[in-house]
Amino acid sequence: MNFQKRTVTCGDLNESHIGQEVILNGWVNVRRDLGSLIFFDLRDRYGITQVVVLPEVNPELEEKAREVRSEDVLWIKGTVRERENKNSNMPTGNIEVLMSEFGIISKSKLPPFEINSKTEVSEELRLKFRYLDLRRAYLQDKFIVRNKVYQTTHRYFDENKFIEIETPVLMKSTPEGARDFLVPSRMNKGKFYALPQSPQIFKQISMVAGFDRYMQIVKCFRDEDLRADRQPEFTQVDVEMSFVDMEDIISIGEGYIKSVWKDILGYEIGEFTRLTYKEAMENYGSDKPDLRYDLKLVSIVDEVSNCDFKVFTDVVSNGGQIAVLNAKGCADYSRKNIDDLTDVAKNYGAKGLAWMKFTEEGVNSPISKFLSEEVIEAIKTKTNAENGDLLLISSDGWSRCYTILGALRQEIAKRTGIFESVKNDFHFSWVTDFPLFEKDDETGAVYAMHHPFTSPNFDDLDKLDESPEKVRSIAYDMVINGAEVGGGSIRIHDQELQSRMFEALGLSKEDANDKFGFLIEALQYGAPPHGGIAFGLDRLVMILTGTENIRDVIAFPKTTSGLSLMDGSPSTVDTTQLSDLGLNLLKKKD
RNA sequence: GGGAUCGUAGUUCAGUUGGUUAGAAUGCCAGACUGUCACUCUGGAGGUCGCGAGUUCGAAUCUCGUCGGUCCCGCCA
Repeated sequence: MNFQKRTVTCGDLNESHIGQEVILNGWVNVRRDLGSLIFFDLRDRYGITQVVVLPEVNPELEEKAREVRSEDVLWIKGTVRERENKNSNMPTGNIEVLMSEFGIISKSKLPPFEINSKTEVSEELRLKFRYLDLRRAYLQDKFIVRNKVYQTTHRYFDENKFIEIETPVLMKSTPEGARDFLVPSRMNKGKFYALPQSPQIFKQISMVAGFDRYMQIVKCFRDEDLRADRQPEFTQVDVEMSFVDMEDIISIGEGYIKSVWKDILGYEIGEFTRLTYKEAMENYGSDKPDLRYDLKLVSIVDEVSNCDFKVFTDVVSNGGQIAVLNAKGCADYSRKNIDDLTDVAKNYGAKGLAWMKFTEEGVNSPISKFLSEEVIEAIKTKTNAENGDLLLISSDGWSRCYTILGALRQEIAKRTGIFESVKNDFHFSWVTDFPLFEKDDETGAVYAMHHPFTSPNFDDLDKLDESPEKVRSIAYDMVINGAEVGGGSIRIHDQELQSRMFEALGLSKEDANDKFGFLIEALQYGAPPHGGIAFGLDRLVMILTGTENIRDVIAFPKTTSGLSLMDGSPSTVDTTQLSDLGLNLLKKKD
């Protein structure tokens, strides 16, 4: 062994240890060489301790200590003593270790960036040298929180009689939903496994098996384009329960999140807000609204349906929606400000953005010449507008109209300082009554919004065949601060209803059997009523640690283009590996 | 698939209208320094201006392509 093992860590020591001989192991955070007097700060994950080298102790030690550089790994033996000059900015600032003996366990090359510096380093470099970035406290703290979430999760679900069951990572590809990551089979050439987008089918089957309450902290994989809050592999807290209705699952879900917030932040969550999908969209322009601030949207269809402005009346007669966001106190916005807002709207598919300013001088709007005074007054009344306010008006199909205003709502909250004022708040809510189906605008085809095993709302069963788009589902999302952190549904356990569902989706019996035959088969052997929910663990940790970036809470993440800069994956493989698998690469198209 | 933005010493950045030897801070190296804690002081080294073409007498600067980072739309049952 080339080192002496530590007796304490770098965060342990305080005045009560003065006089004791200790051994520390750790990395050199910084060296301050004052000539014959040398200080090191030695770092490990528990903290930082100052070590001092005095020439009167041992001149040879002094000489050797001069070779020490940042990020070298050392063992240090010495005596704890009170500092001559205390540093109140450090937890261990009242003591130091007077070095009597030490060794360099491992020299470090000059790091590509300074570990202990506060200057921001490009993410590209930090990802390439991820192990160095992970040495920094701001990232380590997030993984300490993440670990606490694991522990609370296991404790909470265990206390509530859930059983953790591991489901396969190699499973059957299902063409529904996100793109699968595929894994070729060597023993069965030409055939492929898929990595799970979620263990959905297996957890339902475990209900058929009678496990009654299942949970798992599980990796999921989706081969889709990435975002600040999306990685190709991510972690779910997956949950399924038997003999339950929606309220049972909501209750377990709330209890879980309450435990997490209490254990990690010491925060007592009160009530969860409940709103339907329709309410969420029409009031806030999002199915995952940020309810930390109000800023509601208002429909003005009734006010303008008989006006002379053709743009509005056309939208109304086509069954579209016209709605308004009142940007309080923004009437002083310049041409440029409004152009910026228009760009935000266009990014979400708007053709343009109508606006209306109310000032002491009256109304100012590019569309006021098309509207009578009565209509303008009616709009002003409906939107509670006062002088000094700016109205942003969207007219489009129902969904797009509200989505655009929802984006503007966030933008206005940021620009007016509302967002900043609520950044330390939490707001917890459930969004329920999602539509069962989603229509593809181009093809007109109908898809399951959640997945094809989601139960329709029993009150809407009569609409299933003739007007499926009006059917609500028993599906629910948990939303915290405008982020979807969990979602689930009650599943169909009735074979006849499942057949009607496949029919509505345009899936033949053969297709359905080919895709999900094993689940359909399983559900025929005594399926209990069941349902569940899955929480996005990464997003929970993001909110708990206050970061906007999912890469901050995943130890070894990918870039936005799906590359791992540290290990260089994905990579090409040897042709013998390919031929073992019976694979040939297509030539690239030019 | 589309849009926006960025890429210049190890790092973070500046670099004017295309014009002489591409700068600063920090880090690094050397020397000095016995109470520092962003130590201080003196000196020094350090550049494929992401890469490749093009325009030009002349390109870090303009054009095209390409690679890579970030953010957004589409996509993500």
